[in-house]
Amino acid sequence: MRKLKKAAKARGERLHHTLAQDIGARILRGEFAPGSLLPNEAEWCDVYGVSRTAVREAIKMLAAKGLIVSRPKIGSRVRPREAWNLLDRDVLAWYWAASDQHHFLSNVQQMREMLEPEVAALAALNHTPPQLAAIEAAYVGMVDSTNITDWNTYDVKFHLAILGAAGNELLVPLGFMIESALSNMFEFTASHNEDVRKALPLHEAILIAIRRHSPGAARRAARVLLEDTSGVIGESRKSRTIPKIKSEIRKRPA
Amino acid sequence: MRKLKKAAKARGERLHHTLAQDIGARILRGEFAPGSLLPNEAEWCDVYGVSRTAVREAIKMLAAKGLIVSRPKIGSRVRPREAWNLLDRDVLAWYWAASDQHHFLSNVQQMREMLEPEVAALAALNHTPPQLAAIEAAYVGMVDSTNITDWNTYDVKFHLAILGAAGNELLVPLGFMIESALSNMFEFTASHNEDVRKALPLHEAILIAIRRHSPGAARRAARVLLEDTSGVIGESRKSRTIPKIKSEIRKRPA
DNA sequence: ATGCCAATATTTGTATTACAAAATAAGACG
DNA sequence: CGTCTTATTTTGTAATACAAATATTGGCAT
Repeated sequence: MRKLKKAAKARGERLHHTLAQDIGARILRGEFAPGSLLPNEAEWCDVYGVSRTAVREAIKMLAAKGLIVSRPKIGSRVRPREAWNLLDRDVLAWYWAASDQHHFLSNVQQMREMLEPEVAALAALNHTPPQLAAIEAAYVGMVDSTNITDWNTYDVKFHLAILGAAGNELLVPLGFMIESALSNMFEFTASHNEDVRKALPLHEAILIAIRRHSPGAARRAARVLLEDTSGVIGESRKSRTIPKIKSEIRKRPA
Repeated sequence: MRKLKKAAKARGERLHHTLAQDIGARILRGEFAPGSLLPNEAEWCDVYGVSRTAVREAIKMLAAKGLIVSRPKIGSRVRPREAWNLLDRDVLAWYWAASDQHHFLSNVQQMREMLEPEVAALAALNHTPPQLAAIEAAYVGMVDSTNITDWNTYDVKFHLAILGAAGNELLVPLGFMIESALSNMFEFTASHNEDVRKALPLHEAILIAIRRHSPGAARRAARVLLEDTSGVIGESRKSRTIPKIKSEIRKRPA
């Protein structure tokens, strides 16, 4: 495992960061079960061939993400899964790498179905001019994109811009989840460029509704778009399906 | 500031943890604006009278939560607010302490309105026997509670149990938000014990719907309950529109 | 003056050593 | 058998030294 030092250098990463990445991924992979003890610091030093300083800083980062807790004479113990900060950028990446990807995408899609229609509605109500401009810029980027990679980039920007325009800061961290889902979903749909562009008017509908301050229309448009991408997930694999959420139209005084 | 060491000892906390708490809270308080540079490690050592080891480990924790990023020769820079992991337990607590509390509760309530009805519906579909038992136990706790503090404890348990029964691990981290909101809302409602118990049948309705595997009924019951608690928050204003976030950054005299 | 390049200085990153503090485990003693 | 004391193990904190990264400075050539 001594090549970890070289790996860090090659990627331009710091050593403690690389260590945290590796140990964190191993925890998410189930290599160290919740409740169990990790090797002590000395052992990590030995295994990776690094100083205790680097190990300790890595451990502190994992503790900050809720994965482990350290106590003198005991060691570092893996915390129960409920304590894990799954919406943390890194933890989410490790989770994605370790879990059944179809299942992961289903879960993300479920959350998107809860959040995005209401987020779009809020954006329609609360957006400021610069925020609207950001959404429009992202949309233009999607229109102008020639390859699917560009399209995906602007697709993510589009959704994040709407999230920002909703005016609820607590929503923003969920953007990492959406970002991750969209960029990963890209692999499932990599083949058909045509089918993807078909979704363009669906995005436009959201944009128009937001621009017109029409929360109801924005909510409906967001639902339609989700309906579309939900199909992409569904057809990708066998029907070990998680039951889908029925979308009852919800009344809300505008 | 040297008494920080004693403060840590008094609370049984570790020094690096206490440091992270203090610096993190100061960042959320706006004492160090996004994009600005923090004092370098040597200065922290001087200010708090601690070793560089402790300072660095604290900084690594804050970096892990997305608050700052460190680079050689530059120092540690506060990241833009979008990068902050607001749903992290600690960050959320600092945010709560620093922000307008009424505004904070409004944002949380907004998210609860997006999530909880669908979560209840999912729980109705997916719950396992032990998960249902947990929900029922929490409900019984609410029934049996004599004082409002106990009631609040079981109220939190009730909602977290439903969250767990929904079968979507990504939802679990949001439990901290709900937990925080409910226990803080307790202060707003501390006076009327009677009014609180009035919400008991509303909780029961959710429980029954879940037990009967009726997602639609569960969703509706959850909405009714939210409607009720929403009134508690909005006591001081009539408008149902949610105000936008004002990012007023309070500077502190050096 | 302008632009490129090398030397420099500053800050974080890593290593090493030493000791303190916490908390379990073991052992002495009533 | 239980209780107190003592060991022992592991993390926590400190101090020091040096490596690595990189913005800044100054020099040089154009």
